[in-house]
Amino acid sequence: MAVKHRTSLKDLAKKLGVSIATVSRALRNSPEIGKEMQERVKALAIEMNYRPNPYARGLRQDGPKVIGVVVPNILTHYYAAMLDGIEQEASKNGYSVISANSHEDYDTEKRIINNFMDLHLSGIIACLAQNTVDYQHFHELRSMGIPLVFLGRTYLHDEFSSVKANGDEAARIATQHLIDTGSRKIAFLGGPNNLDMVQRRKHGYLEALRDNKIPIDRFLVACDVIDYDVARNAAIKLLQREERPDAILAFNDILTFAAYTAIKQMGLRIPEDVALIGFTDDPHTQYVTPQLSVIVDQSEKMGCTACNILLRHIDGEKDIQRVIVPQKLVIRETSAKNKE
Amino acid sequence: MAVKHRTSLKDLAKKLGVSIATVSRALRNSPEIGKEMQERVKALAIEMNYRPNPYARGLRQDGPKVIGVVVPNILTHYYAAMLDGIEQEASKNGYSVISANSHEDYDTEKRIINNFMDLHLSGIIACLAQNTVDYQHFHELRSMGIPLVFLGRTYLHDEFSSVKANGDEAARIATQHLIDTGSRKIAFLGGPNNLDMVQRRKHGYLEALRDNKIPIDRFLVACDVIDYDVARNAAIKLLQREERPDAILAFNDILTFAAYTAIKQMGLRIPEDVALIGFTDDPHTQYVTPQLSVIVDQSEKMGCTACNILLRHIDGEKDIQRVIVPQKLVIRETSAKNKE
DNA sequence: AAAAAACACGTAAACCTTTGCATAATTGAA
DNA sequence: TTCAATTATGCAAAGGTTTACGTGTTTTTT
Repeated sequence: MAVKHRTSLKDLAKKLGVSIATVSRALRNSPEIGKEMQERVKALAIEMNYRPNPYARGLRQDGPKVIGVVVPNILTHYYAAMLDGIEQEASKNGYSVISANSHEDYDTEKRIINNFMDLHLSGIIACLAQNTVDYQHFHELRSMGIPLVFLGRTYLHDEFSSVKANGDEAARIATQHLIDTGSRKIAFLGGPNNLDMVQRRKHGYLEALRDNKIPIDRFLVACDVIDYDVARNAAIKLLQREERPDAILAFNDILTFAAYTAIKQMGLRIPEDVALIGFTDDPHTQYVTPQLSVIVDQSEKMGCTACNILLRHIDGEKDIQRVIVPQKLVIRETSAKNKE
Repeated sequence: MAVKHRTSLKDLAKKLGVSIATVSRALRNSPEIGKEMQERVKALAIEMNYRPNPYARGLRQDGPKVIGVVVPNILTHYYAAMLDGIEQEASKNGYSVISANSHEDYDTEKRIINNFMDLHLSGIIACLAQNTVDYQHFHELRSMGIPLVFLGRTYLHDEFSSVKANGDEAARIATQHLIDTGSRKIAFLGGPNNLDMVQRRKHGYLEALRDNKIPIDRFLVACDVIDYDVARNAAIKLLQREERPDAILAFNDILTFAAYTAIKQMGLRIPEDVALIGFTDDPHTQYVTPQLSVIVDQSEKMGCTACNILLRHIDGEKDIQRVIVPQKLVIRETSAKNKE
């Protein structure tokens, strides 16, 4: 309440005894204004801490440059790094970032997108919540002419640009590596099937098994929700089976550490009893003993790239872009039973 | 460019053959408007996906409710959790959060605050960069009438509200615990001295030593910058000394894992050779073996609290508040040489 | 010295919404 | 039927900036 009056052009004009137009032009370095006048205006503007009212300006022309970002959580390194990448790229181009966390919840995500529309943001980068299966809110976005780029978890590939990882290939390579180093009964600790990423990684995993003529055991594909406790329990259940898996491929940061903890908790050795590879670029994977073998996403770079594409859309680019950012298998200590 | 025309009140009015005022009032449920007209207007508004222009509205009355947050990094759990807390509390009250990362750099921080001023945000929550020693930008904030709350790393206690942890007391207790369980040569792996938090924690550490009549060895106070590599090297150097410390107290997430890695890298046992306690609420501390003993901040709660105070300031509250959120010592496996 | 050009600044409209006041139409009361 | 009260809607100003256009003054050109 009681918003303090902020100094306006009118205030400056009155104090200087000139017109508002003159002040405006002087501040924008218009050549029509005399040099001496420019100096006087600018000096007073600094003295009175004048800042153009973004609302008034937004009315006439482009408003403040702000892009919105929705992520399903912010505590895992993957999203934090993406956000970091986005923010760096944005600020380099004079944009601010307004971020919101859907907490993996569709309704929240929808509310956030609606809020973004109300704010008339310049553009939006979205990483879907795991239970999002309806996309109406994104269509509305388009009808308002607000550009959108999907990041990581993507959808509606024909209508919006996207940046994601080549999940299937990396999963195939990781699984192959597990096989090459002595694992046979490899479990996949996944996430909800409606996520494009889950499907792709699972596909790569299955492909590698088939390539090696390893029969597929559907009980080895477990956990359909991204949640630490759920995943840990799923992993424990897997490891308690008669036919205990001798390796686990885990879908993301959260599931990787859940699996890691579960294995240790059961008193099993890594990788001798159970090998483990996770999809994650969390640096903590290096701090644990044994150090985790991982498939790393270049999440910060993905964020940069998504932001870049978005900025181009904001500038009028209509063509849809689909960028695949490569992942890399980093072999450390949890994957190889045999030294190759 | 080429910003698509968004539907305005005028568009709706023209289509309905009524005045703009009528449309405006109908949408705001003014009792002056006939029921039938209200229905028609609302129906069309939805059909044409009308969203009030926030800039136009912001001119007349309160603009969009947005608060800004600066943090020195976003990749450590501590800040991510704070941000999460802030965002939850803000959105609960109809505010959006615009976040920016100073990357522990004063100039960036200053630029961010300036940008926030340009955006005429409703309020700001700031967590200082480690090398910030000048506070001019915050004073300007006040001269514009934009409320500010310091979070975690605080300053200017007489002019702005703040939320932080009781660093000295927790440090004292942690140090005492190390002493009680058999450590004598306890090192403090700190951060830059200009940070209030560093001073307080160091003070608690020194106090505990004095209480126990343990002579203070100034070489045991090391590392004056918050950076993983720098800290790891500092820790290694400490551990290579003739008089090797038998315990380390680490200032935050980053330094804790740096110390942890350094100790392991030197082939020393934790806690038998070197005990370790860190200030951090990162859940990864539980996933490592041995599990880290830590002093946990309630960072999410701190974020909530800071946001709450800020909202009250935005609503006109003038009184300055200084909130201390308690920390807690969680004893796990890296601290006790002797079982107590 | 007169006409043309350059310069320095002012006027006013436009952007979109909200809202006090005015107006027109309808109803109820006398 | 007439006047007052009620209801439904329109008019226009305000909020801060930007900018096309206009005006008055000075300088340059011939």
